[in-house]
Amino acid sequence: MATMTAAQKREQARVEYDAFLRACPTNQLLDRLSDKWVSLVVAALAAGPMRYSDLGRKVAGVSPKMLTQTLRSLERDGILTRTVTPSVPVRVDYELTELGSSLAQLMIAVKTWAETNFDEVHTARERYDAGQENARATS
Amino acid sequence: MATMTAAQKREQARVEYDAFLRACPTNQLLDRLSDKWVSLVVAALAAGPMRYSDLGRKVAGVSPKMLTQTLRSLERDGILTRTVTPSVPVRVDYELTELGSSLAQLMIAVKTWAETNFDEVHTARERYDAGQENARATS
DNA sequence: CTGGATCCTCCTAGATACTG
DNA sequence: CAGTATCTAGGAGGATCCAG
Repeated sequence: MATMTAAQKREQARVEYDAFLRACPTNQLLDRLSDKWVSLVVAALAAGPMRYSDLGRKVAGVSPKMLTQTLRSLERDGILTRTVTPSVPVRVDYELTELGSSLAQLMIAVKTWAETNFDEVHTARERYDAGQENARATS
Repeated sequence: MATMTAAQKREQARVEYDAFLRACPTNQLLDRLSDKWVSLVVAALAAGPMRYSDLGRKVAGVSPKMLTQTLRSLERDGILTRTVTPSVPVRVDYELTELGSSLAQLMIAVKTWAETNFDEVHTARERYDAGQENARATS
């Protein structure tokens, strides 16, 4: 039993930590917001309402599964609305809510930052990589 | 051979798609930016320079491995600088660059959005979950 | 103190196939 | 058209030990 103490302590700490994180609102949303597909979908919908398959094409690379999963979570969070039109081939439209639009502004800002500063980041990377090579050669 | 055609087509499409993504600057940065630890570290450093262990405590929940990994990638991208002071216990300080500071503004904006709109999101979630329950009961 | 290296374990994205 | 169900490989990330 004495040998279990350390492991037990760690396990308990982990559980408590998880509980702490779950209780932290910012962390909950930050996790959701830092999802790759979330930002892409929200950015895509910023241009206007879209159908499921339109999104699938516009987002490019997303599997049906991830697209559905992302859309469901965003709908749940009140970021977008899902409208089913029961025509002959079913038609489903997705549209940002007002809340979603405000979020889209942020996403676009991030996207713009990425586009604006890509050159600088790229240069920094090459400089860093060159430095690493030198360091390896010198050692 | 004819039976391979479909698989080959798919494989080729995948490779081309990968190449496309790699060539897309925005996507490259978006992946990096949507990393959980990146946003937390950048937000933490927005308050000012910090030592390695300070960051470990402030970020809370990050393992040494992930902290180092995150810091290296951010250093490589020119988001922050790493300064080693060769004293008796080594001391390493991390500080945002100008580029990093501009990014931090965005991160803080997102964080602020999350804090501001958490109630609304939370309400939307409960409404959605209640609707799901009803749907299940009715079916 | 600040990591590097290694192993190992989940988790989940994505491919595939099927349905209303 | 708009999903759902199932399976699996790969990688992210934690634990642990070691070094400068």
